[in-house]
Amino acid sequence: MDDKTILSPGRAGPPAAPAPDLPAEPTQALRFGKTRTAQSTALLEDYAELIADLLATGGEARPTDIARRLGVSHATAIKTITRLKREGLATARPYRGVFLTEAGESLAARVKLRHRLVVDLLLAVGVPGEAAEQDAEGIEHYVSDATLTAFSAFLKIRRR
Amino acid sequence: MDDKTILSPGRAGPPAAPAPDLPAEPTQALRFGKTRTAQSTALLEDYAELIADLLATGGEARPTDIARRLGVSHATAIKTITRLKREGLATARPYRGVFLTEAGESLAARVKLRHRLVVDLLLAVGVPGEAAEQDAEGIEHYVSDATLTAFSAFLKIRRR
DNA sequence: GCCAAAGTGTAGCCTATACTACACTTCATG
DNA sequence: CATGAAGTGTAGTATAGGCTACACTTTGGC
Repeated sequence: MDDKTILSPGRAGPPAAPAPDLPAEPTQALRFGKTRTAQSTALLEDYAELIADLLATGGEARPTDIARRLGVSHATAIKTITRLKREGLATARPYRGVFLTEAGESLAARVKLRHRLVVDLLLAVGVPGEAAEQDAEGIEHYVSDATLTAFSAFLKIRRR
Repeated sequence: MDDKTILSPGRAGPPAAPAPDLPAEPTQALRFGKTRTAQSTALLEDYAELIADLLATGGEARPTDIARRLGVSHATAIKTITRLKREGLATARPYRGVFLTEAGESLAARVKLRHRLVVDLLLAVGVPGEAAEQDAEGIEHYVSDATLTAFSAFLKIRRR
């Protein structure tokens, strides 16, 4: 990955080399490219948010807890935690639990806010509660800043 | 993949084994699991939709065209087409272009409709055009039937 | 203070999604 | 009708994300 494109702050230019053979139809191609890129950050975002949550509630975030909450094996969780460390989002020492760096915490905060906003919007347009929560889990990773802003504005008007 | 969970019709039970160690917190775990499963079908859906589009407009869908539109190398496109065939969604013979099976066409139709609905909803809540198109590309793959229904209802009311 | 259970970490394997590099068809054009 | 360009297919490689199996560390209960 290596790009700082995780939720607005500190974003950089285009993430990867734009594939060798794409002269025509750049619009749709770019669109799909971005969508794919988003996928690689989605998991990291979920982990950061969950770790922040565990840290806030229980005081500690253990690999097994994370694995359980996410429905994956602990081995998978540990691997992703390793990636989190590599990306500078978390710290962890053997048998000592996981913690977030500054970057990790701010990512978690942004992700949490975004999640709320998405769920609230879904509810506002009439999506039933459980579906809203469920779908938001997937949707939130693909919502741009522009869309987020629009959601926020829509909710503000609605609320009056 | 092997599951028929691609957009409502003909869905089956739970897709994979539910991971060995997940006794507690099943709600959130299930949620994440579903989200992950959705990812593997997302690409197939995009391909089916695009192939249908190419077939409808140009009359033929060639791997290179598909690759260009999606912004990937032709090799990648061919590999995914192979998977499409394996899943019974497409047919293709060497140097002869790609075609959709019945299942493939109906998938494409459902995906197209869903895409429209998502874009329309985003526009309806005030998301600017380009962002709506861009974000819908990612969002659409995570929108459940319940949410789709709600979107549709919301738009109907709005429109009056 | 020992020891088993719980948690942690590592290794090895799998699939999906990409890529580049190379080889083979097709087909248009001279 | 030969030939080269465009398109197609295959092989090999990499990374992300998942799994199981096995080994090691911590820690709680006796």
